[in-house]
Amino acid sequence: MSTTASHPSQRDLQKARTRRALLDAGLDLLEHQSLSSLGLREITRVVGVSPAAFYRHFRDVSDLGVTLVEESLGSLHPVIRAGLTEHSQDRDRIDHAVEAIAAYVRAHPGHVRFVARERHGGVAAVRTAIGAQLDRFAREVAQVLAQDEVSRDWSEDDVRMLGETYVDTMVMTASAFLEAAQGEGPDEATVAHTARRRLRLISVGRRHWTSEPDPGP
Amino acid sequence: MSTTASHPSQRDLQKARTRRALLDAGLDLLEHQSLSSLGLREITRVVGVSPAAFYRHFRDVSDLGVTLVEESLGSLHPVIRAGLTEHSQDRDRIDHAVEAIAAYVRAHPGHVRFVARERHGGVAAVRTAIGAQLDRFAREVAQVLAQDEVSRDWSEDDVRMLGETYVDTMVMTASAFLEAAQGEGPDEATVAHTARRRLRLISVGRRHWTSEPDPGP
DNA sequence: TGTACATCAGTGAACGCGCGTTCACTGATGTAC
DNA sequence: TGTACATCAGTGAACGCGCGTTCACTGATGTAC
Repeated sequence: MSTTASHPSQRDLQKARTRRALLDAGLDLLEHQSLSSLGLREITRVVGVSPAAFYRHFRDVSDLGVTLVEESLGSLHPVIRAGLTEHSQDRDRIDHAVEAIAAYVRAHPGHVRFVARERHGGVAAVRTAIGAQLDRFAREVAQVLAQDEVSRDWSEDDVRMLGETYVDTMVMTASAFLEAAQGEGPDEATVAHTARRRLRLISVGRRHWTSEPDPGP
Repeated sequence: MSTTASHPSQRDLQKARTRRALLDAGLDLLEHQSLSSLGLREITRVVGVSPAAFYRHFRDVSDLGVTLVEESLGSLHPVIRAGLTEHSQDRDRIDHAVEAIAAYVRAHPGHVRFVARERHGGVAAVRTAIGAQLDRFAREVAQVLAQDEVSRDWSEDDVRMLGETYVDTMVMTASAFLEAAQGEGPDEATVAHTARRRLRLISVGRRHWTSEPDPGP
């Protein structure tokens, strides 16, 4: 039996366990450094396997990085869609979104740090993977928002811009929550307060939007 | 004669030239990697001096990084203040700001990439230095905006939030211009168009702002 | 202007160290009959 | 159920290499008289 089958053998289970350990160790080690300086031997040392074992699971460290991107952001799509469609009032949506972000950061601080750090980081493959995921988020958010009454006669371009603005705000909010958690900036309550007001600013802008004044790209 | 005096000697000039070369080489090498993986020997190799010479100028690579932060952002304060006070119409301000950002990215792409990359990067001293500079920007912007009629009865907190929102938007815009310049995302005209609409969204929100609905931090 | 001495940016060799990658291997697990 | 063979995750040793840091040094530049 091979490659993550439906009835995994002992061997498959053990392999998956080691792979998991490599990913976890990598994420832990990334707390204080960037992916482009993370060493393969550092990772295997933490896990307790030989350096050569690494190659049974990943081609190199950047390959492990791309896997971490999928893991960090891949599972978030349904959460976001659900969160947005569940409420229709701006106020409820904002409160829910900010609380959902705070909860996600509490549950997966390593993943959040990883994404914030490597979004503009030095490893091209990882940067690209993160960019692609965030683009998907932006389009999904835009699609939901386009159905609201408020944006009945918005141009496609403007809706896309709005989706990107929300996604960027969410990423920055997540990053601010993370800093709060490690005592680096304002505390969690302040971050939440600021995030709510930021989102409200955007939704007020949205309600009073008129599409004329810019002469196009 | 010592330390950057008013009548620099030959020696002072030569030392300054080498220092400059180290900074430039560092910035160049950071195009494809993060500061936490940038090697001292890489830098001296590019400049053409011995590795030991590095220590005549910086304690270590992270020290050079902190210098690059000051260099990248330190000189920007007067530019921002001037840009904001020069125009009073939202439309003019936005057009001017977006053009100023585009020009800055064209003139100093390396510095922009450095700041975007290391803002959440793996070197704490550099992250902190960037955070401090961006905070200063946010406060300066807030101070100017507080004087507008529109924000006559805004709370101090809300004005601060607004300043931060503008600064974050500017940084993201700069980063998007950079990606455009290296053919990685939408082209420059599209980035400019989106940035203007984003800024307009915020200023529309601002004009229609009312300060009740959030129960505080 | 000339001379004797001080300064100090940059040298070059040496150090111990950990890196990524390769390779033939081992031995537990899985498969076929 | 028992046996013979295949698979393959993980080993451990070896490789060549570049790293950061130290040190006593050199020789051009600067200073004092």
